[in-house]
Amino acid sequence: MKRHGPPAGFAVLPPDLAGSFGFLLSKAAEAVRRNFEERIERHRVSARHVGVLSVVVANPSLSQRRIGDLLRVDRTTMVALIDSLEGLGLVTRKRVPTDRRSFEIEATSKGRRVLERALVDAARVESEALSLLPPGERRALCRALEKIAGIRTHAAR
Amino acid sequence: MKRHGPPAGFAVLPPDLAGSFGFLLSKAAEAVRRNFEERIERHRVSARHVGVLSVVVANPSLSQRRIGDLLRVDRTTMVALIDSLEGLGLVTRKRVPTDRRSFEIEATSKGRRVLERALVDAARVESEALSLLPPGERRALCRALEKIAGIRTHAAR
DNA sequence: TCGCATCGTCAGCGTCGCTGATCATCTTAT
DNA sequence: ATAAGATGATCAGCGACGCTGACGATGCGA
Repeated sequence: MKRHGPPAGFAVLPPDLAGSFGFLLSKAAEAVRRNFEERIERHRVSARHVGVLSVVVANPSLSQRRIGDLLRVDRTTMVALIDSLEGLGLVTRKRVPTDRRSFEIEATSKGRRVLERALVDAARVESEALSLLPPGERRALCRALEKIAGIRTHAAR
Repeated sequence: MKRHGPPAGFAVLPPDLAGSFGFLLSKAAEAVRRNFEERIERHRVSARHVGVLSVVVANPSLSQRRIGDLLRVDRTTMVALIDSLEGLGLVTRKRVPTDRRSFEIEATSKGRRVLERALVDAARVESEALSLLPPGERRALCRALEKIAGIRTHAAR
């Protein structure tokens, strides 16, 4: 009855791929994100929303542009993102008198409340994921990921 | 001009986020993928294309469904993906006499050639990224990522 | 004042995950 | 054998996202 190669449970990822750091990184990130989003679903926010809230709460009166820079989210994507956050009543756009082009994005008290709860979920998800690593190596891994995420081997234009 | 590098001004990623394993994972994965895609751009293929090629070469006569299962790509997305690979002359769809519903996806010689070259680029990108990790921890990290991602490898025993 | 950069916005393109439907085909229970 | 159910590929369509290019409004240096 064997028709198309091994059954799904005996997945035959070629070693190139199964051992591919990039592939693993991407699938692991996806898994963690899904896990997180499952837990914060009840707050009606996405992982991205939480990221913005986190930046905004920790650093009030940033413009959309700055937030996007920090999170590496495109400026045009930030528009809709802040729109939805505003629509959810989690942040507000405030006109800046000294620079009437930009807004100051501020978290509402509801926004801060949601963030607080989401961070609890985040901590749980992350500790679950990190528990799969030897305890002594967790810090080193995070440092390495920071560097990797920051590397620009080609001309930063 | 200087659009990257250290955070501009005083605004900084809050510790919640900067230390967030999920955030780091996702940004690191993105960085590695971009890096890889920059290098294989000249082959006119994407990272995804290379993933499919890798699976297909290592395991001929898989159906689209099986390939998608291995790579965690949705079945409906696989259609366009194989379409483009076929359009590039890198794989072929072959009708299966024993099951006329599905195709056997096979790499062409051109497909194998492109994969071979792409794997060289992949190795370079990955070793660059991994070089940021203590050598002794690289294996542990990859195994942990496998677990986090929920990936099964047959070589795991 | 003029020229240029910056901020937010919008339209539009391409990719991707996902739902749901369809058609052809295979399998299984009766 | 046949009907009922699964399965593979495909398509239409939705929403999210990255990104380009254009725009108006505004700030700022020469």
